[in-house]
Amino acid sequence: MIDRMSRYDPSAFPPFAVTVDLVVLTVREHELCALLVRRGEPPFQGYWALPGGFVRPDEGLGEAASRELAEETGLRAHASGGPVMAGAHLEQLATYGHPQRDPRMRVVSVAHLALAPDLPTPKPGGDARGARWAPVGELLGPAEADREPLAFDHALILADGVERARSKIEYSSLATAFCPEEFTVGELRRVYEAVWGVVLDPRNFHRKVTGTPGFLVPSGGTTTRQGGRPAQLFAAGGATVLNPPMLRPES
Amino acid sequence: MIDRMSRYDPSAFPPFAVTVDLVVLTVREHELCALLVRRGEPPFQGYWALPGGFVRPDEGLGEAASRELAEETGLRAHASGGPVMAGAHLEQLATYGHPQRDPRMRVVSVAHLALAPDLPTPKPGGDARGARWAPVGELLGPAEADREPLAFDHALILADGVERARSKIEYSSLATAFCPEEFTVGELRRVYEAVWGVVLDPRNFHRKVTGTPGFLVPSGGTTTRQGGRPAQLFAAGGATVLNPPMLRPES
DNA sequence: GCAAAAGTGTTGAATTTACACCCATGT
DNA sequence: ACATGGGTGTAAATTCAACACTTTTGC
Repeated sequence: MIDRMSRYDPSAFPPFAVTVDLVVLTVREHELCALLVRRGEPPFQGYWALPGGFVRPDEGLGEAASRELAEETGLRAHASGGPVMAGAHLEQLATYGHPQRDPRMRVVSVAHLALAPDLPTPKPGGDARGARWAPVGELLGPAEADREPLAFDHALILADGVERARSKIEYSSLATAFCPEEFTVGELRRVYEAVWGVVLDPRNFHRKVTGTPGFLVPSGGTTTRQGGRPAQLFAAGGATVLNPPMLRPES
Repeated sequence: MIDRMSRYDPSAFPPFAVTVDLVVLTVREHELCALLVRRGEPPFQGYWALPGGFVRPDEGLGEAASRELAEETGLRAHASGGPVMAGAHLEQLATYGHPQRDPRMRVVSVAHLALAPDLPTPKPGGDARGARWAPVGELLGPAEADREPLAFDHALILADGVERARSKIEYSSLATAFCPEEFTVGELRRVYEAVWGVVLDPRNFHRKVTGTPGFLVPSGGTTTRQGGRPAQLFAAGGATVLNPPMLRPES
């Protein structure tokens, strides 16, 4: 039992290292993908890992995550709540602090979830480290013994991030964070289909998203980049919460 | 920019203190209430604060939260996912790490949310420190200038916890965590009414919860403790996710 | 013309809502 | 008897799901 004086006396307790790890998701070629970096040093040397790093003494947790995201992808993060435009959505995911999660010392990692539009560069990141977009189906789908292991507890963090993204696009406008600044209803539908791994009815989807006030705002132009009849271009509207929500089929 | 060698070298970065803080919610006399403890030493001496304490070197974050909860309330916590019976639901809420949130040093707090049934003791806790159940309406409702301030950033953490509870009972069976082991449909309805601050139609509510498979299981007995016709007693069923969700009125 | 994707209309089913009504107890 | 809360029935309104059908482009 801790006595009363020591309850809030920081010097009385051993220090922890605090890091941020990032689950950066995007949709590429109809697949939900996560950003991985290759570890160059032990432990887990040569393993793929989530991008991340130490929180600096003078920065907040969100700031650290935003900085790491910019270092890895060049994206500027938008705090949750505001309209999601070019750049990425960034929110705190959960914190992982199992005593043995890092073999060297006690490390508590505050994981963040970032949703990014499809980036043109196949190998993102400003430095020369190995980095890749890996389809989450390959990382999480097969039995644990059959898939390439990730460093630390990053497979667990990734699974939590993917689950959060899958459920959050149901009742929020977050799916637009996967799209470029201007996009068509069909492109948005393909985002839902990739994240959920389902096929949606294009007609009902169109009615649903255009009929939800504040979800999409027409930006005036049209495009035929998907083929077929020209499609109206939209930008993300100010709405953040969808009521009624999008319905995920075959629940 | 951090060079590659230092990215995962814990000794290269200054230490943080890591704590857990608890948002413990219950429903008392038709009101949603939070557990507060009075601080006995600076900083914020004499202020009310959320219960919490340091994470020990050899325990996980959830373990630390569970231990603190037991110390403060005597409740045994049930990990999320499993059936919620006697005892409390406990889940991680979010992590707060603003550089100046504690004036003494860098403290990162992993906040947890606990939902507890109404406890018989008005002053919970095993030790003699001041503790009280405070209606959240009094803590968060009035303008910030008019309400009693909480220590540190605990008003923010509390608000986040309350918001999480309010939204989570929509699509999960978590409201049963506020109820004793056996309860009536009317008692469960009063939980929803207190947490959301609304009035629900008793007839439709009854049909909804009894019609959702796995939400409630009849435990055989009846009670007249609420007056009127004897009501059937139920226990929480195994279901954790509600489909379709409970609908919060006047959204 | 034909394929492909965008978008509109329509219809039956399922769900929600509002409220009338009955039930079983305590006083 | 009557108040109180428990519980069922029902009908209108709304929402959802499935799919026929038209529109507008590229080739």
